[in-house]
Amino acid sequence: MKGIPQISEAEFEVMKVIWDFEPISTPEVVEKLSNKNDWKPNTIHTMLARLVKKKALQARKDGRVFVYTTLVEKNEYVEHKSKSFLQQFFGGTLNSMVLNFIENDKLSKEDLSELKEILSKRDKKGEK
Amino acid sequence: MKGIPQISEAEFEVMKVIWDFEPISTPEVVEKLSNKNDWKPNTIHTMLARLVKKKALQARKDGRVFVYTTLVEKNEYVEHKSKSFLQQFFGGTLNSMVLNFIENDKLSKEDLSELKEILSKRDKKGEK
DNA sequence: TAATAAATACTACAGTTGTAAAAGTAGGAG
DNA sequence: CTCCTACTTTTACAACTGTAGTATTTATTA
Repeated sequence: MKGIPQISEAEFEVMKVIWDFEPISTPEVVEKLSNKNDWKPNTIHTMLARLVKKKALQARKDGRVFVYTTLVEKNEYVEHKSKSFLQQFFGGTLNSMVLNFIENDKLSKEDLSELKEILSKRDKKGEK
Repeated sequence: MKGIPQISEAEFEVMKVIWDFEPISTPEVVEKLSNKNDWKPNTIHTMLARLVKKKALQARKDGRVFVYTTLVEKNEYVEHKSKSFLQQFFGGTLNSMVLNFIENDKLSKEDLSELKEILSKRDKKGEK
């Protein structure tokens, strides 16, 4: 029973700021988000409430304000979504995706050399 | 006005078989899908109808049966989804995703060498 | 203490999705 | 010509989403 909650796209935007700034209060979240996306404060409240209900966030009352912390690790969540994305669209492997991008010329020469560098850098790390 | 219709996850399963076998009739679609996923025929009908309404599919009556063809190219759709996935989770670039996988040790030694091979093979193709 | 401002809580509402049951129709078997 | 069967069409319905408005509570200020 893994238990990674399902987080919608808009909710994920909210999660991102909380991952970056937790612990963070409602007004702060609202401030950071109403600029970026142009959501009404109420919209943001709704999403915070839903994320708490889903147990993606924890809310603790601090004085008159709620303060949120995450209950799901960003890395874990990104990994989870990556896996299902690759499953759905590329038979499950990152390599197929890379291959597809290359075959469709979606990578510039610079991207390619950067990629090679990434790979060779990886090599240098001692292999267990 | 790009106009790639929004296709849900379940609908995408349907699309996949149609991409693979188009033109294909309702009963054939039902047959191929009720095995794999275990959906009731009606469920599949609903999704076909929705895909037609969304203009992801075209239906033509052939005798007593509908025959479907796609109105969206698989490649185009996959590309579209890949782009928004990368945007949402990796700042928009495939390289970040690859880097993330490497850093989190999500790639086996075999994956890595395969990846290098993919990249070097790409090199051989004449660059314009 | 009473009015105000700020924050929280409750309610709304339409569109999408997963999942199908029920009803209608037309062609083929008798 | 009639009934059955295979298809198609219509209808359902709850959960999740995006997007808030309205109402209530509480701390602050005059």
